[in-house]
Amino acid sequence: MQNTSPAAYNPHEIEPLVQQEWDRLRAFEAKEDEQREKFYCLSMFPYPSGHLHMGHVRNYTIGDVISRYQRMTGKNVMQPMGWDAFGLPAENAAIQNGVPPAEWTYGNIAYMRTQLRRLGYAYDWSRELATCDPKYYRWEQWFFTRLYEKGLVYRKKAMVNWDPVDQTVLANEQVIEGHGWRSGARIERKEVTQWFLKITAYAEDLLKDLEQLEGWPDQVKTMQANWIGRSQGVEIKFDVSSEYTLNVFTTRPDTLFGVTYIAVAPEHELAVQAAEDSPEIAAFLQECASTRVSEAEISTLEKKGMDTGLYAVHPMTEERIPIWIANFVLIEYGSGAVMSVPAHDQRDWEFASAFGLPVRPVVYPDKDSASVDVSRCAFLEKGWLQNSAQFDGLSSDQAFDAIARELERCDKGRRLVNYRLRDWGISRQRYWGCPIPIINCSHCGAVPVPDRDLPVVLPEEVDFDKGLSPLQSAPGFYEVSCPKCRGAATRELDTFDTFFESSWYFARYCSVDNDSSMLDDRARYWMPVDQYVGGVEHAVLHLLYARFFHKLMRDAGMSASDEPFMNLLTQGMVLKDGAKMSKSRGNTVDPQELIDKYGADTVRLFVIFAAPPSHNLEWSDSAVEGSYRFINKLWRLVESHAGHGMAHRDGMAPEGLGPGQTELRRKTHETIKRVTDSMGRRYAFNTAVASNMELVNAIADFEDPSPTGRKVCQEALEAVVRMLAPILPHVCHVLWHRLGHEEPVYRTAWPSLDSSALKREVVEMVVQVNGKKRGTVSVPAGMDNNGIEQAARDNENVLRFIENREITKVVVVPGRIVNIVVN
RNA sequence: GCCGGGAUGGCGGAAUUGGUAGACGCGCCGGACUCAAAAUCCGGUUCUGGCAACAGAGUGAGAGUUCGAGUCUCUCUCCCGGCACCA
Repeated sequence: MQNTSPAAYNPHEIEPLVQQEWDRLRAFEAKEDEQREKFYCLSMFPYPSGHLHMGHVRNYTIGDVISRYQRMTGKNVMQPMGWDAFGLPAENAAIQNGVPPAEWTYGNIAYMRTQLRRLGYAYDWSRELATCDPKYYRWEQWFFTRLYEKGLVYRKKAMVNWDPVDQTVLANEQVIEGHGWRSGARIERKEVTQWFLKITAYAEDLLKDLEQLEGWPDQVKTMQANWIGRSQGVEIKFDVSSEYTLNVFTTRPDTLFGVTYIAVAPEHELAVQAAEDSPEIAAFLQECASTRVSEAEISTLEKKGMDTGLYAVHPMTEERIPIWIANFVLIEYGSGAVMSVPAHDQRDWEFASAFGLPVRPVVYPDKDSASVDVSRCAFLEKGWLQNSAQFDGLSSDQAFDAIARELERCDKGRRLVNYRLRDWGISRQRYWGCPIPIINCSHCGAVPVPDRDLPVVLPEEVDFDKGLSPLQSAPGFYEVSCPKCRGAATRELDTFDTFFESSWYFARYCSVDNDSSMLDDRARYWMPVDQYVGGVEHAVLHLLYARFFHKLMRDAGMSASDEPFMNLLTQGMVLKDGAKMSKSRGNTVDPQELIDKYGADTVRLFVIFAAPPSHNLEWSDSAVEGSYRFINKLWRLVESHAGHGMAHRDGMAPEGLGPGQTELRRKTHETIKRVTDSMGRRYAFNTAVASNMELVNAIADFEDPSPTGRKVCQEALEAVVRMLAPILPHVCHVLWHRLGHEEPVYRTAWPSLDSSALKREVVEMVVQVNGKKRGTVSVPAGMDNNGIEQAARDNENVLRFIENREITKVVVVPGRIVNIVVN
């Protein structure tokens, strides 16, 4: 792997030295400077699970390449790093190994920090933060109490997965085929009172501002828009009894006369009420309650239902409509009840077919259609109404308005904009999280912890042996007096969803050392983030919560911008054997072994070169060897050039160059042009590497010891070393000095393009006959279309295909192609 | 089930605005150097036929638009991500 000559590339020798040099120079500490254009580059911070995995390495290398590139273009760059330190795995480790979560977490952070440093990322470590640090979470507790005052926080009951044996709430991930992962007990859905943030109050804002995000991938914006799911419709009242009315939302009020039943969720109060008198219904509800609280689970269930025996009154026809319980209706969405129109909705149609409920068509494809076929599936399109009393003959769109107006007139409904988005449940029945700063008092109710008592510090010395959450057996923590009445009260024992911490960390990096406020003017300088880099799996949840939280901070006067992340790069996953690398699959590759073997630069080059950032990356051992080989080749090239003394490129006269010199110089500047575009605009870092490899190959083939030749070679090498410096910062740091420069390469300017070097006198063009390539012709640059066409027709091989044929058309695209169309 | 994405040689990928499909790298084959190996260097490498020039086929499947389609449109298959308590 290594040879022993003194000039050989040895990453283990140079990398620590270069890193010491950066530390000595405080190279990457960012200072606010109003005179300079700032660039805030952020990678999604890791959960400190123990070791870096290849996904981290890929994510952070991409972020670092962007940071270092932007620095070379002259921007004032800030790139911080921290730890998303609260979460479930720490509790699992505590249960399994008896190590307190805090100790486990801080130990992991210490190790992973050394791994990140070893990879040479240009982080400003003075801004490092960990979300489990009270200095961090005190501010989210403080902010939560502000939101509480503003009325953006409320409490309601919501479903959780309940393990009846372990007596704990389980995350969706901890439910394996309907059973608790530890106890194996059949899980139950259970209602628990929890805290919610009114993200729905910002639904319109979150949707509308997607338009501002020109630097986000369309796919992510589409997913967010669909997740928010704005729909216009009508909320309709179906009376069940004199004192009870069901409100159902529909986007198709034109199908109102086709309603043949109402479906409610198994948790709906009407279902629960019906179960009281019917053991069969009670058994059905129990069955429904043994599935996970996840939409994926519920929507893939076999459609099941049961008649409640209750009826609702149709608001127009006053017909009695049966009320059914359906296992696919979500209690969390809307009112947990839907009006069912089997003739015009496929899911309703399937349910009606399974349970023998009537199918009543009311929308027909044409104004005078005699019939519409709903015997095999529902008719989903809009059309013209029949069987709809006074609305017969109207189009679906006309009927939407007419029926909505009539419902509003007789107070049986109202037009409504509905969102699929649900309020954000932030309570977790967990220990290792940020305590929710609320005190529950029997007199005063829920009372926010006053500012003077913040932070509410999570006790870190705890006992995990007793099964319950350690907080429940820590009276010293939860026995408090009420801030209002001074009476005995208890602390809220739930902690925040960990998405809470990750929804504002990007802002806190700017003001990380401020002990007197959450954010300050420095956040106004750095925010918004110019480039955010992270896994595509966060396209909806994390990125939506962060956008929401940022708007909350904006509305609290802490931020000037509407959106937190100007540009977003969603990176693909690292796969092996076609599957995501994970412990459970046993297909992980430990990046540490690679770093130990090849050094940081090789690992960085591999993850950058193997695939474009947004694609999944298929792991390959041999490709790593290739990266190492390339660095060696570059090293040898610079060594052998510099070994013959310095050759400065300054003052070179492009006029006096020979053909080979002109060619290399053109290649150099073509590469600068392409790589600059790949790095700065396209984020196609893999092809930036490929272009540099081509130039390196051209330099290696260029053997010209003349003084002019050495100048051309020096220019080419300087360009390559600077263009690769963001990807290979250690080796390029050394090679840049070797090429005779004092200033460290990370501080030098990105190479600039000399357009005059790109000029060509002759261009090669492809000649097609009927769209098939039949030859190439070389023509002088700037030749007119007639000249090009003539040259194409004269081509020997082309002649074979156009002789004795009638030419019907000739397409000439100068500089590219000639297509001769013959009969 | 719903939402989003993907599919190109033996492999990872390239083709930027509809204009030479396979850049660059890996692997493999052959050669040079070497006692030998490693490293390095040179040549070849989509498939089929041909000594070659060249010809035919070819970007998951099927249709369509176009002088020209990997790229645009429609239908389908398979794979991946997300689905609100994994982070």
